[in-house]
Amino acid sequence: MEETTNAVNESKATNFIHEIIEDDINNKKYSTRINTRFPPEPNGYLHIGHAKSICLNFGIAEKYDGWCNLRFDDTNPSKEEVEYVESIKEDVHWLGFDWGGREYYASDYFQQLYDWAEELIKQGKAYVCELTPEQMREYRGTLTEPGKESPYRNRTSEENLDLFRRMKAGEFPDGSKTLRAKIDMASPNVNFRDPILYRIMHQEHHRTGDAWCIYPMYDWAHGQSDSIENITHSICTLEFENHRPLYDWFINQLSIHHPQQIEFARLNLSYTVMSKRKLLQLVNDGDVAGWDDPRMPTISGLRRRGYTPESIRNFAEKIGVARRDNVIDVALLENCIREDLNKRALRRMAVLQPLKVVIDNYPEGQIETLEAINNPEDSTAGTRQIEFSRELFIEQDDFMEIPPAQYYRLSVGKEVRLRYAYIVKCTGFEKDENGNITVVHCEYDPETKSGSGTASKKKVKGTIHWVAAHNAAHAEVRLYDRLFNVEDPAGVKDVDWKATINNNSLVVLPNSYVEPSLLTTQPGDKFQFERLGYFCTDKESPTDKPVFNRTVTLRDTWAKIEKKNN
RNA sequence: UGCCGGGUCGUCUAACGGUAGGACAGCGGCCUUUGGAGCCGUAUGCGGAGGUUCGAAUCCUCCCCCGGCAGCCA
Repeated sequence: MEETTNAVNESKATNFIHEIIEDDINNKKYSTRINTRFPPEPNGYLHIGHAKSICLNFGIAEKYDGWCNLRFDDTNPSKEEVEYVESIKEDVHWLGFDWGGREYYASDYFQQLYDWAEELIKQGKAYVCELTPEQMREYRGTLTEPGKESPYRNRTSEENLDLFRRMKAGEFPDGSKTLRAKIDMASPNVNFRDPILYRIMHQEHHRTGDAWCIYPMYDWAHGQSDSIENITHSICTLEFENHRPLYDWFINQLSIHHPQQIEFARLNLSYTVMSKRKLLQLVNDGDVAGWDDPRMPTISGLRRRGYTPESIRNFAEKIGVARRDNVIDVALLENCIREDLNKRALRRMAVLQPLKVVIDNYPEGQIETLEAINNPEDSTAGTRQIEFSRELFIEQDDFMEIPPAQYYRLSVGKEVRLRYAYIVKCTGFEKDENGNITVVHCEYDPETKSGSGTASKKKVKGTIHWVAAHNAAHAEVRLYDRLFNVEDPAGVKDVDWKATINNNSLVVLPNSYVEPSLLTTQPGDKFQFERLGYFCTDKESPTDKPVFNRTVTLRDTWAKIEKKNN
């Protein structure tokens, strides 16, 4: 590896890990560049918690002119699949990071790890054990009592070497033997109570095929993999803190490069679950439509929901990195995507739950073309033409037969502005036999056309959105809400976490209307539907009738007023 | 009750012995042809008790509370 000079960038450290690294750089602790790595196990899809780690590790490489490797910790073939490898690579790239071809696998190091295991055996520091799993548990002791030594602990190196080689050769059935480090069965750190290094698994591996029937345990593989890759700072979550002394012990026995492990607190998000086991269960049980269901906290789910990589990276920046347990309010995530989309998303009008409006004094058959602003936050986004006519659709919510105070929308006798068009006054409405309002009648004031200059003569408190009936496009809109009803589904006592699932987390509106310009939308396109929220075109949206996913609502002051009044 | 780690506004996060600050959430207001956006203002916090010091969130002692660890998972 070539010599490089690490330099502390102008930007100051923003968390305790940056501080450690800057100290190391200033003290010239390493002659090489700063090397980090993101080490997922390919046994599921990445989630927002991984995004925190990805941003941290790749962010450090960017900040300090270092490298961040992508390494798959694929030491357990019974749980790992190529599908997951592919999804992980896609998600890391989508977030905007690149591992520069340094795509590594723990399985690349199987031979080296095996050789090191033989070395440990020769040193008399590892032995082949034949305890059953049940016996193993008994012998391990408890958190407060020491364990006891395995009867197989004092075999000779020659015998251990022979047995271990025969394990590798496939002479023994699954689970019949293990290779264990010989350390200290009385250690207060249970990780030192002769940890298992290898187990027998006659299981095909997604990369090595049937080349191996013994597989290294994570603890035996992880630290040495970091060492092989010359990782300077091995950043992981808090639960591995107790393992660090063990990794150090292995590294010392083998006299190899010693990466510095630094632990941080994993991300928890309110109103969701984050463990891969639980996410897999939601997928397998059909509670969601898949790993990329827009309600999932997975990166692919957020992507399908309409989140941008920038918003997620900004989120990772805002939540910070520390060692105390934390639960981030999902409102912060939502704020990040609103902030991003407010600046970038084109505005369009969509009526989710249509109610017909007839403007009785507007000439039948007449069509006017109006100019609408694409994004008031971005003058370069320009304008578009929209058509106005006698019959239109408005939102059912924007008319009330008996309006409460502070309701600025339509009711009989009241006036509102139709966005980009005229001020209209409600003159009446029709109901069907079930009492449902079917049509609202209005009269418009021709003097109030938007942008006409005369518009300013009259002021109304409310402006509502609409879609002209003559050229409205049909659309399906999917309204997503939080997947769980409680802040910490996994933490509620005496209640199965699945019982806290929000049954209204998805509401499908199959009969919405949108501006005809939206007919040409492509999957992933993002819009603000005025007054409603941000939406994106679903990845499986058909071309004749688009499907839009609601990413997040707009901040809704009216909803707040309503809530307060109730 | 063994070992390791952690406690700063409601939620996150700063402070590195020298005025406890920022963000989100909340509340109040301004503005507005999106009840959006934006702008202004505002309340709320160092787990507790001692000690060291001119001065402590920061250093020391004791206590309290919370998290992790007993897979042939990672």
